[in-house]
Amino acid sequence: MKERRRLADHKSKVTLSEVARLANVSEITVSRIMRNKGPISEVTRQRVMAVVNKLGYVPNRIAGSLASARSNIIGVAIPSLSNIVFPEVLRGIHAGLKGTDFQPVVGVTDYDLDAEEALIRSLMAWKPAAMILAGSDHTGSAQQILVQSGIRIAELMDIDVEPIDIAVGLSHRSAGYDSGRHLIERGYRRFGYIGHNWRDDRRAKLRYDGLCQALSEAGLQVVAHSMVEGASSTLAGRAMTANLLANDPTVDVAVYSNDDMAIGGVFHCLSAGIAIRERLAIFGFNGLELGDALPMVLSTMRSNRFLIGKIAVEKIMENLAHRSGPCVVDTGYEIIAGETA
Amino acid sequence: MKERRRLADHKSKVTLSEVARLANVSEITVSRIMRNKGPISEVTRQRVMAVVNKLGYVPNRIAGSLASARSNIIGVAIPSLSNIVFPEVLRGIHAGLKGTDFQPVVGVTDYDLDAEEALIRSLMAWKPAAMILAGSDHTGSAQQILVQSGIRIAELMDIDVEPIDIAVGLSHRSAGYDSGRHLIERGYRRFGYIGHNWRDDRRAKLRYDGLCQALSEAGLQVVAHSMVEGASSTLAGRAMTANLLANDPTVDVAVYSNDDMAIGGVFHCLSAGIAIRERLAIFGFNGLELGDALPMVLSTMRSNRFLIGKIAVEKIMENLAHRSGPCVVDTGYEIIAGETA
DNA sequence: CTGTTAGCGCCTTCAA
DNA sequence: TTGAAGGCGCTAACAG
Repeated sequence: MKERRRLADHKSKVTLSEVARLANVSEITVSRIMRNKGPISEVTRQRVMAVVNKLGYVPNRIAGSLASARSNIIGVAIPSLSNIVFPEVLRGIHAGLKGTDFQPVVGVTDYDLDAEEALIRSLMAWKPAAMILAGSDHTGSAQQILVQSGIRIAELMDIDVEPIDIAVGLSHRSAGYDSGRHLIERGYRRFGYIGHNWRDDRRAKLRYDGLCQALSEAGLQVVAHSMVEGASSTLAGRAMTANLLANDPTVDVAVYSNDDMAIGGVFHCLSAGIAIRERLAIFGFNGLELGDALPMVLSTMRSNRFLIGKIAVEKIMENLAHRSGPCVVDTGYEIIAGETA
Repeated sequence: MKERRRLADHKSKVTLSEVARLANVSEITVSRIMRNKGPISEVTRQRVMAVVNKLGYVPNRIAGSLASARSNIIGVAIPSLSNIVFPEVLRGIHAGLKGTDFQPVVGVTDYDLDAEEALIRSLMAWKPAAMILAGSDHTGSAQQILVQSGIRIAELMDIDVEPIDIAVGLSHRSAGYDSGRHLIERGYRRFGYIGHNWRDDRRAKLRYDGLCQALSEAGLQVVAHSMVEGASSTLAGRAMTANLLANDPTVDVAVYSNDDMAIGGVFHCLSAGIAIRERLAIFGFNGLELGDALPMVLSTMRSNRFLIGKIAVEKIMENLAHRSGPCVVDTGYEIIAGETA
């Protein structure tokens, strides 16, 4: 049987004990050297490393994790890779993890809570050192698994609800509110709203609610809406802008669910010869780099996506072992005055 | 000691043997049920599943992988998350993996081959079932590790060189060549080139080479260049377009290293009042959705990033166990005539 | 500074 | 259809 085994994996597997044997030391010594842990004499280290290099030994983390009951995996569950904000959050996560030897394992939920639950189960099976999730909406079971796991949990983007452990993000409600205040101050009165699917993008809805509250406090309201069914996109923003103006030509400012949509609005105006700001002001959300490169700098609100990912990791690393009671980090937002509103 | 141990992990760990004990079966029976493998009577299954659910048992994949000497991990190494093409490739990978229980573990190399080597080592330590890499440039050691691992290796984006195992992508050289042919046919003669860092983005260089060859065959050449130091961006494209026209006002068409840059060119022309196509034609590469939403549809070349990721996974899954000799999949490209050239 | 002893939680193989 | 025995490759907890 042994023979059969050996035949199957033609690559002679080099293991710790193999290295130990050839270096005339015990396994644990090699183990310590590979992990830079414990006191090791320089001579032994060099002798062992020589063997390691000769054999091309790569420690098996699976075995290591099993033995030490901890893995260097960070589970990450995001709703989508299509929406540019999530790759940016991922960038932040990778940036925060740089230099550590933690590996993010990323899964995508497609904005589906049941899919998220399945993903969380699947990630948990790797006994991750921590989990990073987008949003704070989870199924009951998912919530329970997360709470009971005892590991650090960071819920990103949103700080409008109490987190399981760590929340990093901004208050979308108050971002929406402040957008409204800003635009009212600039003299706009006839508000249009151009949005996309609220069921998936709950944060867009929160911003809308905040906007409405600001308007309402000023005795105003959103007088026209144009919503697309699916995800946000520049093309959708373009079409919906045409739609909005057709439905209500009196609108003097359009607030968009995000920059993708708003940039579509800019493009519509540019190609239809509509004077941006004079005839229709445009206001987005996110502060994408692209907005800055447009013929007219987009008026929008900066949400710090990269920072959100990075800080989440930093918070987790502050104390990987224990939760320290709910902790909320507000990464804030910032109005970019721009030239379109 | 046992006592201390138990105190440390306050969460009573539910393991296979725990479930087995409570269900009055052996561990292996539970194991078989969890993996849907081997013949199990329906009665036993239900009894066991009841316990599994009551305890919230989640199999430990680390232990499972160690015992079975295989993991369901797919290692992925990409150069960057900033360049939109890689998240799109990732989307394809996730799409291809959907429904399987493989988990991608993604690392970022920042276009650094040594960083890639380190990443490959680190991913290999998880004994992945396969590896997906961007590009076919690797350090010698990395190349060796990959070859010797014996697992399926997919090298994406580029099919201009012989792969280790599987290559999925397009010939950037011939894409560049065909761009040149296309633009010559449309009557352009004074070519400008606007690009970014070739050291990092070797594929952009290949396209440039192809372009030059097409021009050369027609007795033409690139008469002016504007290159930025860093990564591609719309802002850089904008600046470089102004630069190019200042340096050589006779240029009648600008070929860009990619769509990000080209869109910057469109924006420059729009805000400087330069007639696109009449005065300066603009041609990009990638076929980003955004190009389609511009006031004038961007003339460019579609590279099928999503497809590249998806097909790579499909190829890998065709036969996870064995390499079948170098295999190249050409996902092709397609000229989008557009309105800017 | 180095080694010994015992597992980690699961799966493979063989036997019933 | 089920089970028993043994081990995957590594590391924790001690002891020298």
